[in-house]
This record gives sequence, C-alpha cells and structure tokens, in this order.
Amino acid sequence: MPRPRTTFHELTVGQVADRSGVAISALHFYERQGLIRSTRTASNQRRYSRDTLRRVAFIRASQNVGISLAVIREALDQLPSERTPTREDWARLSMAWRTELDARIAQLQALRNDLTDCIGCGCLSMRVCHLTNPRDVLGREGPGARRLPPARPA
Amino acid sequence: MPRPRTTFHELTVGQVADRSGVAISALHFYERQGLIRSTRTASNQRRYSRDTLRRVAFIRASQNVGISLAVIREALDQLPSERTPTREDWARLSMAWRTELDARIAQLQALRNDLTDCIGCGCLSMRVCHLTNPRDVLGREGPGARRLPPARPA
DNA sequence: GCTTGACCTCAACAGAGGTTGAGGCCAGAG
DNA sequence: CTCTGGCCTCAACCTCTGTTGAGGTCAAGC
Repeated sequence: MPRPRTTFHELTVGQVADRSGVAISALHFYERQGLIRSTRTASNQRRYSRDTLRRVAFIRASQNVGISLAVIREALDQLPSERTPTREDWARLSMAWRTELDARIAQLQALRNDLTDCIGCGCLSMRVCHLTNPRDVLGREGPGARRLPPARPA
Repeated sequence: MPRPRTTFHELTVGQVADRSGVAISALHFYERQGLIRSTRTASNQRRYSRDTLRRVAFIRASQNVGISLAVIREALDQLPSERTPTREDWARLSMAWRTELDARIAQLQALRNDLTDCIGCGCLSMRVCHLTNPRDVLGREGPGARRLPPARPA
C-alpha cells in the first residue's frame, strides 16, 4: 500500500480526515473557503501542519453549536497566517470567541428559562422580541437565504 | 385599504408576519413543512390561531441556536394537533426541549472552557473527540447534505 | 363598478454546506 | 514495469431554508 510519505509535522489529507473525523471532501471545501490552509508537495499533494487538527476541531465544535462558517472564518482569520499559531495566538482567539459563545449560551438559557418559567408557570407569555432575534448581541445570524446583498451589479 | 376581516382569535398571515417578524414566505414554508397550521376562509385565505405566534417564536428561537427545522418539528408534534395547546401541553414540550437545550448549553460551555482553560493555559490540547461530535448526547445534527437515505426507490 | 391591496398558488432561483463521480497523476510493492 | 492506493481537479448534484415573481382571486372603499 503506497501511503504517501510525510515528515513528522506534516499530515496528508487522509490523515487529517481520519484523525478529525471530517470527510476529505469537507476538508477540500474548508480549504476553498479559506478556513484551513495547506502546502503542496512536488507532486501537488496537500500537506497540513499539525495545528490544522486544532483548527478543524474548532470549526466542527463551533459549527455544532450553530455558528456559520463565515463567522468561524472571521474568527480564525485572527490567527497568524504565515506562522504556526502559538499559545498566545489561540488565547487571543479564545477571548474573542468567548463573547460569541457567551452570547449563545445566554440565548439558550433564556429560551430554556422562558420555556420552563414562563410557559411552565402558566402565564404562557414567551417574550417574543426578547427571544427570537436579539440582533444587538448576536448580529445577523442564522441559516437561509434571507439576506441579499443590498444591490447587485447587473 | 381592504384589510381582511378577522375575529379576535384569528390572525391573517400578514398579521402573524408583522407580529413575529417572520416573512410571509417563511410562514408559508413552515406550513408546508408542517411546523404551523392554519384554517381557510371561504375565499381560501389562511387564518391562524393566536398560539401560532408562540409556535413561531419557539421555532425562531430554536433555529437561532442552531436546531434544524426537522428537530423542531418533532418537538412541536408533541403538541395536540386539533385543539389549542394548553399550559400543560406547552409545559410537557418544555420538559422535553430542556433536554435538547441543556445538551447544547453543555456543549457550548465545554467548547468555551476548552478554549479558555485548555488552550489558554498552554497545554493546547483541545480534546477533539469530546468536542466535535458527541453523538451520544446530541444525535446526528448539523447542516449539509451528508446524510443520504440508505436506499431510495428508483 | 372599478381600483387597490392583501392574499392565493406554483415554479424557479438563491446561498450555505457539502458529497459524488469521472478522469487523471504519482510513487512504492511485487 | 505494471498495478494499486492515495491523491488531484472540476463539474454536477444534493439538502436545507427560504425568497422572488408571474398570474390570479376576493372584498372594501371611492
């Protein structure tokens, strides 16, 4: 079996796929979207540095809680592009991301509390505006094709 | 301006749209997907009962935290179909939904803590398996066309 | 009795997030 | 030297969550 050669610090796309549990096609997709990067060998194969595993874990974990790839990319863009991120780099990212996560946690807890307290208690007054889209804290988010660009060149 | 007549307990689609902040087209879509229901007037216009506002608020709030419409529909299916849901009905739904929300809250907090504790402290060992897809607790979730039906009739 | 605005249906398209498949390259084992 | 497994690209397709537009109905108001 001709497994591609790698140095210790480089991973093939297959290795990253195996270790991260993400399909190769998804890794290619993430790369096209600028979420991860690779170098190429002489024969044009991708090689990933080990911190890619962390990036992919970060991506999937964030996606799992409903954050879009665009927002995730913005966060990852804070990491240095042409150097392996250090602990400080990730710590800085963490601080920024905490805000996003805290907002979402608060939103989830509000939903849960409104369901149990408000509806559960009998008043049935789930506070609509409060829950459905507090865009002051989360900004525009959520799936769908609702947001068109303001004007498109014809 | 010929606003449609409604009784006190009935709302037109435009009224639901205005009060919920959800586009009419989205309400039609939710109805096609079985998330909300309506009766029709003699002239085929939709009329919604007031609890539809609650359903829509529930849908949007849940969507906002990354839950898919399919999962939301399953939850809403627990409400009685041919009677206005009572406090007890919503309370029952709340209890079930809490589980879903609690799991997501835990997941978010784990992500946050791993980011701040684990990466922030220097060990940099974001626990991949633990974070990316604990399918024992959340089941299969997340966007994309990854899951094809096992076999489709030709 | 016409106009107007809210509503209807149905089909087509949009954007996000991928998967699948065809066709081809490259390197190591036999 | 050939075979094979892993990798490559590119285009097509898929699901999910809606939006847009064309064409039509109905009822209130002037």
